[in-house]
Amino acid sequence: MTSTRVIHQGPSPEEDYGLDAVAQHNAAVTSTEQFPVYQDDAKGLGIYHDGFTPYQEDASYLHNPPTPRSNTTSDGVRTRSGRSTRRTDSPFSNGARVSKSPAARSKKEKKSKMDRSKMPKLTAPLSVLTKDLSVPMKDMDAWVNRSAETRRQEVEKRNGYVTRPMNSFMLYRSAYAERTKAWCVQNNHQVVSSVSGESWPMEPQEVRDQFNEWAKLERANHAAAHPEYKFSPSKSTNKRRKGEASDDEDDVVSEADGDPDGEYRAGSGRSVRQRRQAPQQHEQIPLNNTYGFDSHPYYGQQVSGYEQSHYQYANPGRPLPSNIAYTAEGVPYNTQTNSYIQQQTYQHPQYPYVQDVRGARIPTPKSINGQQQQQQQQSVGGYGLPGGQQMGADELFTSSRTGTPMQQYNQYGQPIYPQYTQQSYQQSTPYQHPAPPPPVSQAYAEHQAYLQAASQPQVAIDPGLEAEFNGNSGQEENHFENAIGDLTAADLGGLEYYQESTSPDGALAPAWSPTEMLK
DNA sequence: AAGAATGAAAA
DNA sequence: TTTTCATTCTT
Repeated sequence: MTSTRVIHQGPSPEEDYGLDAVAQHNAAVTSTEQFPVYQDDAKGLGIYHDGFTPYQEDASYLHNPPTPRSNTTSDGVRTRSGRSTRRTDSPFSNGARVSKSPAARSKKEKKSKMDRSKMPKLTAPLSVLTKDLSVPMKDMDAWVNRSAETRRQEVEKRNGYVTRPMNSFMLYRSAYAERTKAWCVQNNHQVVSSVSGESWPMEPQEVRDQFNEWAKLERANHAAAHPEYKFSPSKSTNKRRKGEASDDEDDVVSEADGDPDGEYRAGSGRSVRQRRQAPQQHEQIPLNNTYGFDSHPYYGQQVSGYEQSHYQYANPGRPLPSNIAYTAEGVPYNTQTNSYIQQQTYQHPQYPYVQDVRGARIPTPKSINGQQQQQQQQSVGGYGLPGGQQMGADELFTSSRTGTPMQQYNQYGQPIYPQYTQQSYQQSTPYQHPAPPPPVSQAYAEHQAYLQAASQPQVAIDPGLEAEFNGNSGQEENHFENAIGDLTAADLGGLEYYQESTSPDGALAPAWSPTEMLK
């Protein structure tokens, strides 16, 4: 059970990466095969599949021309855009996402008109790729805990229309939107969507669980704020959007079109849908997130104020490798001082958008470079541990899912909590020199190629960035090398050398103070 | 105004 | 099973 290789035997490659133009693009640009995909202990360094990994198919699809027609098979899940997604079921996932609607593709092959050559091929989820960007992440705790009052204000702003609560993915996308834009050089939000969509299934189950919890919170708080709300989509393909709630004459449809349920949404496509609810003033405090791990350690221990580590995202629930641990009750304490970190009751700040960076663009590459360049590789959590295959926690896997449990444990069941405790992080060898550096040049070249390709058609990039672009000292180099840095760190053999709280960037991205961002 | 994404909920 | 709609903002 030492080497967890492939297992994957289900979906033939053709259905995996159906019409992935990115693949072809990348194939044309450079051989992706040599790309240091960190997976499956490829280097014999004890790095096993950790949940981020792009998957075996990633390497194989190049050789196998797509046959877009074919449908999903045993375990192939493909997105609406035709991309394939991995099965992210971790045995730990309470998600209980039993069977994803099997007959996905039926009629309309939704052909995406997007030119995906402008899209980077993700080799890791955004939580990894962007972890070192100084672009702040949206404070989702604060967001989903917006007070009912705030929510009603939003409704008023929308002219009385109550929008749906965001689902987990929407939350995810919004959480990473700015970072995604920084990472990709594109500023197009469609790219953000695409990239997010590609990243989402790559995210470790813990991360997605986190966003699911947030989505649940969002729904609950939404319901609390708008008790009478009920989702009632319009039947007609009436694209009416945004602000307007009622009073639209030009509205089509309704009973005139022989609409069966005329009264369902009488007059306007969406006006009647939501009756305005009485402004009940019994302001209910939003549900506090008492979900196990979703509270953010950095509320308790402030790091730089807003820059949250990837680890906390990718590994919610696990003790921080550095010096933060949690009691059974979830109370964070410092393992080095043996003192409790200030209890994080985190009553939502008065204002929701703690880190909502709206107009923010990419921070000056200079500052990014200056700071991040120095940083040692702070390994990202989640990599498998050396010899970490003996998951003796079979009891934990009782959540029988149809399928082949054993294999899945091996390949995806990496986050073994027992193993992630103490032993691995703290007391493992402080710092051994990394093994020979990964083939950065190739990776770098590939990404450079991507960047070039991206900039070919039109340079819709911040002017200030373009200089860096040509001068190669931009952040694109940076974030990419950071991605490689993950690898390097992983190459240490599972050494989780994390300096979260000791990050030297006390003045990290000074221009990015949340307050300023809100302007 | 279209569109890029996933998921919840309704038809 | 299929459709709508949450978000966002460039094109």
